[in-house]
Amino acid sequence: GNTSLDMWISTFHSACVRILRMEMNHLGYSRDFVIYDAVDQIALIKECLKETGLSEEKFSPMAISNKISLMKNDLKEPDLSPRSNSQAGSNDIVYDINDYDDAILKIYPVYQKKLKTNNALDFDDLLLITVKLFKSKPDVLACYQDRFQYILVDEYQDTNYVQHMLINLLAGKHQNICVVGDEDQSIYGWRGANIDNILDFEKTFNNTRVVKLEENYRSTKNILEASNYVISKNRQRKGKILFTNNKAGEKITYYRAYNEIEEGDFISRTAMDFHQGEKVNFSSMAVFYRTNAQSRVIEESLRKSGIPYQIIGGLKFYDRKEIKDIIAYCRIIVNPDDSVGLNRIFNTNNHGIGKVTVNKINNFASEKKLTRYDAIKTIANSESFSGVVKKKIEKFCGFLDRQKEFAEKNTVSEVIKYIQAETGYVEKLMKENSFESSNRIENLKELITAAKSFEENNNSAAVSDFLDQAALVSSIDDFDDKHGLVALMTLHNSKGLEFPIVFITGMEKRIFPHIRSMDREEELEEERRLCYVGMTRTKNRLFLLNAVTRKIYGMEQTNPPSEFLDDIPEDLIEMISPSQQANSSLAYSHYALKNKTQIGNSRPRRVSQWEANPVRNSGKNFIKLHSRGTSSERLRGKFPVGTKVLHSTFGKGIILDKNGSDADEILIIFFKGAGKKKLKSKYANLKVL
DNA sequence: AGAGCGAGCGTTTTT
DNA sequence: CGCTCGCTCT
Repeated sequence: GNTSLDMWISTFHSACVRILRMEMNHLGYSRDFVIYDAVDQIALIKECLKETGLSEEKFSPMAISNKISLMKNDLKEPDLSPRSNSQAGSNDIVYDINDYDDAILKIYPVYQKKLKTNNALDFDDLLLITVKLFKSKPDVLACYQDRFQYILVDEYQDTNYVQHMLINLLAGKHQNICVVGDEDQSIYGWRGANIDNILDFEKTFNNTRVVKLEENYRSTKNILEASNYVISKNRQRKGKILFTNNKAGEKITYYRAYNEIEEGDFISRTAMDFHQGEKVNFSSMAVFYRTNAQSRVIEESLRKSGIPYQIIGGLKFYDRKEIKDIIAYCRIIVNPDDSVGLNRIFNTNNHGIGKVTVNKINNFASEKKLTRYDAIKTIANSESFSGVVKKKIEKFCGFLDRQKEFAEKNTVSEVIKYIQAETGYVEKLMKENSFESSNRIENLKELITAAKSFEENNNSAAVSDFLDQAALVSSIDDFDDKHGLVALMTLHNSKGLEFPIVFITGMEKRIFPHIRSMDREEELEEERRLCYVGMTRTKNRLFLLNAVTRKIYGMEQTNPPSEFLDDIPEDLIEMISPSQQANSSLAYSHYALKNKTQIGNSRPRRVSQWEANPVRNSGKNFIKLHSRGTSSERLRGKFPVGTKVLHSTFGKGIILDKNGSDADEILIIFFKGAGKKKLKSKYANLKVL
């Protein structure tokens, strides 16, 4: 037969979903489970906190979620046994309400129980439960061991304990296993990846053979040598030195900008030079940054210069509000017990079911120990509820039933179309008639397109299959190197890719290495590996950038250059700085600032909330309003479609009609109620929507 | 039920 | 800085 078609090529997570969809019934679970993403997990943990009486203020749901995740990655299941330090003579577990570990012990079992009630698995469960399945059902395991007689794992240095276990189990019988990895590229320690998996591989399996791949075919000698110097500072490594037969190439360029805006402008300028001068395609260039928050300024600069770009990662398509709202309906079709999804539907407020009613439903559900779905079903058929509420819920139930019925006879894309029409979601957005809402409508159309192409490419039209891929889609899956776009991404996302020209931004202490990794040696080493990964993505030209000052969360920071720069020998790197270009001043030289110790923050003067600043800009008369809490959310729906968005240096700018105003054009950043009044009195004939 | 407003905080990185 | 949550007023 044709063996290549039977091969599975996928991430750990997708493979596990595929297995669980087939075998889940062996574990007393339903096969119709839904997958909870990070947002759903947080929502569920908030419920758990409420239920266990722990306060959200003391225990951040995010931190709880991370800790539970790490435990699951270590195959640690919720422990219900009393703690050893509990009071003698008492059977109650004594919890210290200030202690995170105690909080986890309390919440983890509740969380896990809720997942089960909701018939939902979180990302970590996908792996954990597959391992549990294999451990408890030897016959099922045997079946898969024979199914996969040869196993290859890439990026093995990034596997965690569960994944390691999974591989051990699967390869246990035939022992045909090949793993590829590089301990110097281990960058996922924070999510439980364990370098020992690869370092101990020879001990784990018998008759292993190690093949060292030490020749690099990608980078120039200079770049490779500089990278070797950086990584050689790490103590936790076996130590290897890559070589290349490529030419020496250009030196690495180090540019120290005045601030983050100027840093972005240097990228635009240089990218444009390459494009126009050497006819380099934009898709040959990539910009890496440590944190997603850094991308905005770079985007703005590229947009200003008319350079096309794409962001890899960041806010994913399926994480957008409008998409998640529609997906929630799909989830309920597949699995009505998904209370997080149901709550989401209630919160979109399309059914006249608001907070009060939701509370009633939730109380009723927990009282009678029913799932949310069963609760509303019961209420719809019960006499003990008042007319209005009951009618609303009846209507809502009928609505869900109709969808379910429709889904039985139609494809996913049809189902999604149906949901969009039936909920009136799109119509509601059309009524808003704003820039934001038309954007959302576009996204909803795109969702239908995505579903259609899923049907074509995957030979499946099942709603649940579409949901799986939506939950597990990787951020680099949409990477496209064909359309001449500069690629922007975090350093983490850059792994496994390569580009002729690379810009690494924010090479400053507290940014990269990140402030939260600076005082722990182990974490600092991971940052250095991240730097190594970024540098070695480069084929020909590497640009390392940083800024003397940078605005983070509205606060001006002054950071010294990253220590990783110090690790690069001077003859491999060439520094230029704006001042040097302009007048050869060394004021901003890396070497002059290297030992500067002052790295304090300075809070910017808070501009009065109502202060209107008329400014001159390109000869036109603008009015700029500064405000706290700027939010596109609040602008949404206030401005008619067609209103031109002039520029976005400050977020979303909207130009209003010129009529009735002294100003040629008006740029409104944001205003609040009182500010609006003041503004109106100050500029009497200003047209404010 | 729903809009409006103020308070508060951050994701460091992702399947 | 910009986003989100929750409280309050209509």
